[in-house]
Amino acid sequence: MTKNFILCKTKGNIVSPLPNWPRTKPKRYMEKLNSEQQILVAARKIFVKRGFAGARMQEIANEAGINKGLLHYYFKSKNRLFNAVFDEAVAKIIPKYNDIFDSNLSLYRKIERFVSEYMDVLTEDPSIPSFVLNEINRDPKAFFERFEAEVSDSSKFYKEIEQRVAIGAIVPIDPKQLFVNILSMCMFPYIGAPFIQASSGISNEEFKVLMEERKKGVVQFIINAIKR
Amino acid sequence: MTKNFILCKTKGNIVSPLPNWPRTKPKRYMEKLNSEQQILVAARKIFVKRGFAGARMQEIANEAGINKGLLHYYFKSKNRLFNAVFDEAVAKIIPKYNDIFDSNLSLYRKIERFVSEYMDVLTEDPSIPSFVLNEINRDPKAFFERFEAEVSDSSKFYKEIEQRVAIGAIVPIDPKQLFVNILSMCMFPYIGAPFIQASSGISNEEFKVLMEERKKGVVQFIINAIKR
DNA sequence: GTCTATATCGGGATAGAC
DNA sequence: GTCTATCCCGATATAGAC
Repeated sequence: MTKNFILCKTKGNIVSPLPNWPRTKPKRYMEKLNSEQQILVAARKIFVKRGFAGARMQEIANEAGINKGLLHYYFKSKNRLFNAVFDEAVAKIIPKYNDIFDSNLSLYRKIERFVSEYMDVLTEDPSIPSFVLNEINRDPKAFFERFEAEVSDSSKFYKEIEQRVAIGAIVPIDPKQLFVNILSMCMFPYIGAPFIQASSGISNEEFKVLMEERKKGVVQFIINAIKR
Repeated sequence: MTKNFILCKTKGNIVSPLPNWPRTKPKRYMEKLNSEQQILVAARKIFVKRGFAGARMQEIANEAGINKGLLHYYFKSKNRLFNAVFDEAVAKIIPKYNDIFDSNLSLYRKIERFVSEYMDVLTEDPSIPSFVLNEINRDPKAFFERFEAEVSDSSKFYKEIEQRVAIGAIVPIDPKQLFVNILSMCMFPYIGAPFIQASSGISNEEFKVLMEERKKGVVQFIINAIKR
C-alpha cells in the first residue's frame, strides 16, 4: 500500500495521491518533494490514521523515508508537527457558505451548491472529518481558542431561512436545525462508513455506489423536507 | 471533578452518574460497587475521553480509587480492559430496529419510534458515538471480525420502503439512502457538537436547546422529505 | 484481594558527527 | 541538512509482600 507522493502537472485527470489536502500550486513537472513537504505528507497520513496519541514519530519518519532526527529538525516537536497537520485539516472542512449565501441564486440552488461543493471537499479526503472531529472532542477548549476567528458568518443563512418561513415559501423550521441536518447528512457517512455498513448490512461495493449517488439524493431529500 | 459511582434504588428521578451504560439490575440500597465494577466504570470514563491510545492505566486506577496492580489482576492487560468497555459501547449504539419493523405501526410511526428511541439511547451517553466510531475507524477490520454477527436484519426496513415507493405512497427513494439519512441526523450532532457550534456560531446554550427540541424536528423533517 | 516495588521497553527529544 | 547514538521519562506489565 505504498504510494508515490509526487505532485505533477498533467493534462488529463489526476488520480490524487491519498493525503493531498493542501492543493498548493502545482510543482514543476516530476519535481520531487523536499524533505519538509515529504514529512508533512507522511505526517498527514499517519496522524489521520492513528490520531495524535496513537501516532509514532518513528512511523512518520519511515513513511517519509527519512529519520526521526529530521522530524525534530524541521518541526521541533510532535505537538508542532501535529498542529501543522491539524490546522490544514480544519481549514479544509470548516464549511464556507459566505460566497454562496451572498449570491443571488434561489434558496434551493444555494442549498444544492453548498451540499455539492461540501461533499466534493469531503470526497477528496474522506478521512479528515473523523480525524478532525475526534481531536476536537479530545480537547474542545483548545479548539475553540484556536479557531474562534475562522468561523464563517452564518447569520445570512439563518436570515434567509427565516424570511422564507415567514412568507410561507417553505415549511416552518428552525434554521439551526436545518443547518445541523444538512451538515449531518453531508459529513456523517464519511465518519460512520464502517459503522453504517456493519449496522445496516450494506456491502463495501453498495456503499461506494451509495456515496456516488448521494449528492443529488441529499439535495432532493432536503428540498422535499422544506418545500411547501 | 470526581464523582461517586454508587448505584442505588430511589423512588424519584435518578441523576445518573456519568458513564452508566450497562444498566444492570439495580444494586441493593447504597451498596458500594466492588472493585471490578469500579474499574469498569472508571475505564469507561477514561477510554471514552482519551481513546485507547491516549488512555493511561494510571489514570484509570486513580479514577477508580485503586492502584495499577489491581487493574491487571482483574483484566490482565490494557487491551482486555479496553475490549470489555468497547464491546458494551458498541452493543449500546448498534441500532435495533427488529421489533419496531416487526410491529404493525404505520411507516411514519415506525420511523418516529426508531428516531425517538435511538436518540434517547444517545442522549443517555452522548460521548459514546464519537468513541466507538473513532475506534472503529482506527481498525475497521478488527471491528468487522468481532461484530459481524451482531447486525440487525435490515431487509425488512428496505422491503417496506420499497413497497411504499412502488405503490406511490412515498416519494421514490433508495431505502439505503433513507437509512443513512436517518442515522446521520440522529448521530452526527453528538459526534460533531463542538464542530457544529464552531462552524455555525451556535452558542453552548442554543445547542442544548436545539438538542432537546431535535427529536420531533427530525421526525417531521424525514416525513416531509418522503411523503407525497 | 490489594498493595508496593521493580523489570522492561518504547517513544519523544537532544547532541553531535558528517 | 541529514544521519546515528543516546538520554530519559513514562507506560505496561509482573513479582512478591501482606
